[in-house]
This record gives sequence, structure tokens and C-alpha cells, in this order.
Amino acid sequence: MATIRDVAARAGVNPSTVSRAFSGQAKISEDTRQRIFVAAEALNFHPNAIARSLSVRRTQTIAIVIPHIFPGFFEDSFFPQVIRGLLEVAYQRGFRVLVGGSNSHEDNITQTFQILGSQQADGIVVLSNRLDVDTVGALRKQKMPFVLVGRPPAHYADVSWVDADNERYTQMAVAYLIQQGHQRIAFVGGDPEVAVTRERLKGYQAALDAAGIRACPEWIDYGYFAEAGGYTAVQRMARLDKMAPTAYYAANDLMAIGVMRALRTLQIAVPDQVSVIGTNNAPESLHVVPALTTVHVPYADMAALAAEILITAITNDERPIAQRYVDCELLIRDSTGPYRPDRAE
Amino acid sequence: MATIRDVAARAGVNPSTVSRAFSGQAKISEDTRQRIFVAAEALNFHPNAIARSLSVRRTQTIAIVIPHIFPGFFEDSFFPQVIRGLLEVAYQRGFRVLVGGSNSHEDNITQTFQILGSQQADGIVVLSNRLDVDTVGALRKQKMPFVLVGRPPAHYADVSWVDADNERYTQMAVAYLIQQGHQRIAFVGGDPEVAVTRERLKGYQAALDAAGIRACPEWIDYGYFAEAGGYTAVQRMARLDKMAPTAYYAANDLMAIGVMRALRTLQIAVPDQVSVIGTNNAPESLHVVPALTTVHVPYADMAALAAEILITAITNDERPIAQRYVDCELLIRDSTGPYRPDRAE
DNA sequence: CTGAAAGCGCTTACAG
DNA sequence: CTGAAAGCGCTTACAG
Repeated sequence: MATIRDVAARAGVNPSTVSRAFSGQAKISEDTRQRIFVAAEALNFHPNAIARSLSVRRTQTIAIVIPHIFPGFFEDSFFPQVIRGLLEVAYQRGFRVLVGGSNSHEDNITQTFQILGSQQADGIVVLSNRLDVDTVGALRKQKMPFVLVGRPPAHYADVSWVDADNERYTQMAVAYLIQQGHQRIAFVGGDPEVAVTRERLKGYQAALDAAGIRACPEWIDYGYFAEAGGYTAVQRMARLDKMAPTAYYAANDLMAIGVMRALRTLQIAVPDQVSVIGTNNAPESLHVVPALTTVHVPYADMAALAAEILITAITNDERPIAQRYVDCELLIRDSTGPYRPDRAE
Repeated sequence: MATIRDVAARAGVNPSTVSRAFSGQAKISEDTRQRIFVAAEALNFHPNAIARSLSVRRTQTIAIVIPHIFPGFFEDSFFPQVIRGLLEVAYQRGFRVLVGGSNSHEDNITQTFQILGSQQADGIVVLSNRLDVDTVGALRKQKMPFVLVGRPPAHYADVSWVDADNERYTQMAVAYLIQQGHQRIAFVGGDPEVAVTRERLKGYQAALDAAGIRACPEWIDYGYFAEAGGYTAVQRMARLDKMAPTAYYAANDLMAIGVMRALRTLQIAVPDQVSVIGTNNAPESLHVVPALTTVHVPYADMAALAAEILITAITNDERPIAQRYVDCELLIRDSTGPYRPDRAE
């Protein structure tokens, strides 16, 4: 590989001049610029990004750590949409995205700090939001920039995040079911150790409270974001007889689809007998029959915004501090309908 | 950030000794090793990966370029599975994955060469396999290691790839339909400018030929891997009356799902009146009703194998040359059944 | 086992 | 506008 010295030698200039010619910033006489580019072309020279990074102490790279150990992670629409948002903004701002795997929730921290400590990236977008792993507490003690997708469990005023108002939109979805006449409404959450699950549960409870409905503990279950989790939740709850839910709120579409599959098995018609609402507006929510009513959560936009905040902070040499909510939307499709006492059993 | 010099100063040794202590390779007296680690700990020292990369001329990073501009790319199961395979192997071998976006099919080449030219990665896994863009021809002219997921359009004996035998498995899928008594079988391909589409079309034709069926040009359509593409293909073909297909082969599950949606609209029962086979075994193929018969293509495994070949070559300082097929499997589920002349109309 | 030196390929403050 | 020098933070061949 040709280096800047080779080009300099061939063009009869100092290496620093070659550097300036390629930087595009410095003023160079048109004549020497020409000579340099001709020489570079002839030698098939490409500036070495690593050398530049070392010199300027900036990599033009943002990182993300993905728990590759959970196959389910790659079947949910969350992950690809996050990558898409990141990539879009990074591309446009001239950054690359460095992805590290992780072995477990704890390893997520280890890997995050490894990337940051070894300075392989200028900053990081952090996804992990488990209540039992205080990533954020650890991160804010160091100086590398980071932005969370999802709020931190504890409220740190000095930490930057982008999030959907999960509580509010879950409340809205459940309120819609109530408005359709439903009273016995199930909540099928994801991983109970994840912050978003708690937030959604709060929203669910708020909706019931506002309507004066007393929540029954049997209506609450956790499906860990998996289709099978939605399925088993129904198996459990359908046994409640007179207290069996007539509507299900599920914290992602995969679980909602599992709910629908279980109801089909039990010969319970959706939405005639039971209504189902999912979350995320995953592609498959549109492809199932009946098409799933769901809360659109713009994960690509969230990630894009996080990347934007992060890169801007990096570029301006400051800490990211912005905290932003994105808007969601309840998409009413065919899996929800009015409560029909006549058809309920 | 503390550097190796700071640690050396505090431990009272030469920087090179610190380097050796952290390399893990060189022999160091237990005593000085201790002193060094204590000093490193006190200073919160982490070796700078960029500096190391520059020095050893290796980044411990493999790259991949993703056309972030196509939203559909992120709705297909292909992309997340590829990332999963890459991440798994990279993690295990101590590599990271660098992801670059791209703006168009042509830009894919530009970005690939930019990453390689600037030496941001030690090698690259290449996805783009368009017939009109000779990425491979350009790549083999340079010396950076690369492995293709999917064979190159032209046969380059010196290029490394991992692929499914698309022709063979499509033939197998179509042969299965024929064996079920179907004669009028549609082919809904992806993007006709992509190599895999041609391969599948060949397999389709081979199956018909083997059974002595004359393929009818109207049975062939391209849905560009989108659900809507499958839908419109049916709209077009259902008008063929007596020549309308009684079975559809679709080159991905999204299109197969579109096919099923169109048939539902036309009140044509699957599989009683018409059979449908998809491809890829995407998560949603299991969630639709009836569950989709499909060809499982192990994209995560393919990507993992590609990463394995690439990283091994990098580590051994040689060109990757392996060419490997992975096994697919026809998963017979509920969307296919015997041809029933009595129910066909 | 450890030190001193040179080098990886850039950038940039300092002179002129 | 251009050059010469020092430096970014590591690694490693060479001595001892």
C-alpha cells in the first residue's frame, strides 16, 4: 500500500503537503494539488484511516453492542430498525458503525467498556436497559459520549436518551380497548427485568385506574417478547372462566401473534369474541389475519435521532445531553372490536 | 486517558515492558507484571486499539456494507440473520464488525473499496450480488481479503464464497409441487437483476422440464422480494382462467405471504384450491395461517461460515479461497397440498 | 527478562 | 503556500 511519503516523493513535495491536499481544508496551489493527485492516482494511494484516527484522536465511528447470544433478538423488528436508523445518519454524517457482540446482559457492559476504553469508537449508542445491570451508572462515570435508546431506569438528568413514552402509549392502547367496552383486559409484557416492561405495565394500570376497573393479578403475564410467550399467556388466562380476558394488550407484535394463535386453537374468534393489540408495528403485524391493531413505535427514527445527537456531540466536542421523546401512533386494524357480551363465551 | 508511558513511569519500567505485559505473549517476571498491573489499575489504563492497529497493521475488524437506502432490506429476515452469524463468529474470534451504509447498488462498491482502501478493516464479507455491478471483478484485483455470501455471477475460481445451492433447492420445492399433482405452477422471483433470482428460475425450469411440463411465460413474475410483489403477481396470473396456476413458488416468504393475501382476497382457499411455497423460513412463515411451506435457507450459518473463512484467512495471512455450499431443507407445513381438479375452480 | 530505538502512516503547530 | 519536525500510542527487532 502506498503511503503519503510515496506520493510526496513522486510529486516532489513534503508529506505534509500531501496530507493537506487530501484534507481538502488547507489552501494549496492548484498546481501542486494537481501534481499530488496525479501521483496519488498512479500509486493507487488511499489515506490510511487508522493512522489518521491515531493522529487526530477521532475514529469517525460510533459503536453499538448487540447481545448476539439471543436468537430472538434477531427475529424482532426492533434490531433491524435500530441498525437502519443508525446507518442512515452515520452514512450521511460520514461515520461508520462498529458492532460488537455480547454474550449475556452483563457482558453487554463489559463489551461496551471495552470498545470505549480501547477507543475503537468516538461514542456509543446503548440499548441495554435492564434494571438489574446498571450500565448507565457506570457509563456516566467516564467521559466517552453515549446516548441511550430508551430511558435509563433511574433518572439521571445528565444522561442523553431517546425514547418513546411507553407508559403513555400503552395507556392509550388499553384505554382504546376500554372504550370499546372491554373490562377484562390482559397485559402480556416482555422481560420483566427490562425498564420498558415496567413502563408499559404502569400505562396499563393507569388506563384501568382511570376507568375504575380493578386489575386482576391473573391478567398479567410476561412473554419475554417471544411468540410462544403470548401463546402460553392465553393458555393460562383462558382458564379463568368468567374472569377470562376479553382483550389482550401485548408488548410486542410477536407476542400478540402468539396470543392470536392460541385463541385460534381455542376456537375463539378475533375480534368477534376477543380483541388483541400488539406493539411496534412489525412488518408481520400487517400480514397476519386479522391484521393486528398495534402501537407503531418508530425505532428507526429513535435510533437515527440517537445517532444524530451522538455525532453532533462528538463533532462539537461536548457531552451529549439531549433527552427526546418520539411520537408513537395507535394503528387500528382488524384485531380489535367492541366487546360483545352475547358472543363472549 | 492514560497511556503505556504513564503506566511505565508509575511502575518504573520501560514502555515496551508494559506492552509485553499486556500482550500476554512475552515472558515477564511475575514481579514486574504485578507492578505493571497495579499501576495500570491505578491509572485506569486501557490499551488504545487504534494505536495497536497502526503498529501491527491489523484492525481485528471485519466489515460489511449494507444498502441502508432500501427499507425493505430491513424487513426481510435475511439481513438480521446475516448480522447474527457474523457477530457470533467475530465475537468468538475476538473480532469486531464494522458496518458501512450504502446509497445504491453502485455505491455498494464505492463503500466497499473505501473501507478496504482506508484499511478500516482487515477484510470484508460481500453481499451484493447484482449482475449489473461487477463488484467481484473489481475486488479480486486488489489484495484485501473478502468472502462472498452468494456465489459470484461469473465463475471466478479464485474467489471465496458461501452459498446455498439455490437452483437445486428451488428445483426440489417445485418438484414437490409436481409430485402433489400440480402442473400449472407459478414462479414469483425476486429482483431479476440479482444472481439468486436467475438460479432459482433455472431450478424451477429444471423441475418442469424433468416432469415434461411446458412452462408458460405468464407463470413467471418478479416481486422484488416485497409482499406487494407477491400480491400483484397473483392478481395478474389469476386472470389466466384455465391456465391459472394451481401452485405458486415464491423466492422469499414475504412474497409468498403476499401471494396468500391475494388468494384470500379472491376467495381461493390455500391449500385446498391452490398451494403456496415460500423461501427462507422467515419467522413470519410460521405465524401466518396456514403456516407456510418453505425452503429453510440458513443465512445465519452462511454468514457465520463466511466470517470463519475470512477471519481464518486474515489470521493466517493468506487469501480466502474456500467455496462452500450449505444445506437447505424443504419444510412442509400447511400451505401445500395435493392438486384437486374438483376444487380447482 | 528488560531497555532503548525505530517505526506504523498520518496531522498540525511552527517557521518562513 | 510549503517544509521540517514532533507527536498520536502502540509494537517489536535488536542488544544485553
